[in-house]
Amino acid sequence: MTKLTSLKSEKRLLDRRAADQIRSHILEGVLPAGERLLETQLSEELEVSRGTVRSALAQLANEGLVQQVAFTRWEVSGTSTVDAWEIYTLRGALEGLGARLAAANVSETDGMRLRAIADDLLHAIREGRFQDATGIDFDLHAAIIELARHERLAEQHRFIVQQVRFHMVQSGFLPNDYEELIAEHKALIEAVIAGDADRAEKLARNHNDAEVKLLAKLLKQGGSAKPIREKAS
Amino acid sequence: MTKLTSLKSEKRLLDRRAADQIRSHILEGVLPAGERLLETQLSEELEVSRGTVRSALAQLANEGLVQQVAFTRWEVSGTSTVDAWEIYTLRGALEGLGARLAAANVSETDGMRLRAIADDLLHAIREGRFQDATGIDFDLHAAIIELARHERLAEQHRFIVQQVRFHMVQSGFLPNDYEELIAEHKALIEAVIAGDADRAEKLARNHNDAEVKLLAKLLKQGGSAKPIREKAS
DNA sequence: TTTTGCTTGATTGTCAGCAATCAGCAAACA
DNA sequence: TGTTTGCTGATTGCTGACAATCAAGCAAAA
Repeated sequence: MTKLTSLKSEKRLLDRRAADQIRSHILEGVLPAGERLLETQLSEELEVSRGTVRSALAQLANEGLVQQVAFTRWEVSGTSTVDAWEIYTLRGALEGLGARLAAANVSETDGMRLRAIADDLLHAIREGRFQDATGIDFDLHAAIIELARHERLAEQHRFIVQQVRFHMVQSGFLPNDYEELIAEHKALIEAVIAGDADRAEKLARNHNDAEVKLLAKLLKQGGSAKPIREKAS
Repeated sequence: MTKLTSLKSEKRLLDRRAADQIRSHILEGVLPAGERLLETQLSEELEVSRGTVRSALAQLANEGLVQQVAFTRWEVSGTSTVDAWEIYTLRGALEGLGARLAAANVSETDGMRLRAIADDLLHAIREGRFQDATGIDFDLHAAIIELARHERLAEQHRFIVQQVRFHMVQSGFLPNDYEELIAEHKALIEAVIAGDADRAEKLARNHNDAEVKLLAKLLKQGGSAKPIREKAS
């Protein structure tokens, strides 16, 4: 008899699965910013009741992907330049902490794992598979965070990375210097492996600085805080 | 005519208000860790339907105050030493970022406001009103975060501070050296007012270090990860 | 022409009831 | 006597229907 696996993962609550579906539609850009979401329509498409859809939307609102105008409407959130600046600065702080803790915990096998992922990333870029590269990039950062053995940090990180993806989809934001990206990753994981907490933290934080500075500059000159859609106050 | 204020704040949705009530009961220690929460009982006490209670509990679960065992029960979460370590390390990272940004934004009047709050704190401690002092302490940190003009950071900070309160209620955790507390605050706000971002960040992060070190030590020797209540995996 | 008040259709907020699931206990069995 | 199996009461998950609210359009008044 083959080993049995828990059914619990299958038996995810209906509202969670509804949220999963809507979330992936949003993150794939099928539902653009500002798109109105009707509870009845979603409930018909997903073949669940409105209450269940409602619960799903509430979750997505917590994740910042959707916003609610009470008694009136749900809509897909828009990410402005200000939002992007917030997302990247927060990411820097979280990954800084993560890298610091990871450097304190790292083992031999962990180090090999990190190098392997970095290698994957290198190949993806060299072969021009930039879509894959983006995913592997996120994986690498997630792997470092995992080493921190910090559940809350990991959760916040998943959350903020999701917002990064969200922003990238909406704005078409992409890295513009892949060689530098590779070099930065290399330096970061070597610092982690070497157990140099201070350096690892610093590198992790600097890793977002290019984007942050660009965004800060845009904010100063442009001033158009919410180009995509006005946020309800 | 006096300035009119939006009625929207009054017209909070029922589930939010239900969450508010349950939340304050938890944060005041009326509902201790591990306490079972029955949907029907809560719905009777709050005089709302079970669905509304359910929505409220889902919110509190997102905030980490409550946890759900699917198909079985809701219960008040317990905070272990590991949890406390996570909370304080995260707080350090967030307040570090906040202090750094605040130092870059601070104005004359902001500085006066900070000094006024610090003064309140000093008086509360000198007069032995330690309950008040704790509240003012939180206010001071929140005021610094507010200067960062960073909506997401502010939200995460509210969230983590709430967890700090939660842990303090459950464990009876209290500052043990109020003089040092005052000195640290003084140094921090002066660094912010001086616009010294590096120093402000460093001081904000060090501010939690005493607790973090104590907790790390407890973890190493004790090893009892979850003294209050086992977390569902 | 602009403002005000009303009506209406659509949408969200809330409720009460049915279905699915679980923990605990008692009977049956070895 | 210890273990398994089936039942039962209790509790959560989900649904459909009703109530509250809103925006939009139109007509009457200013």
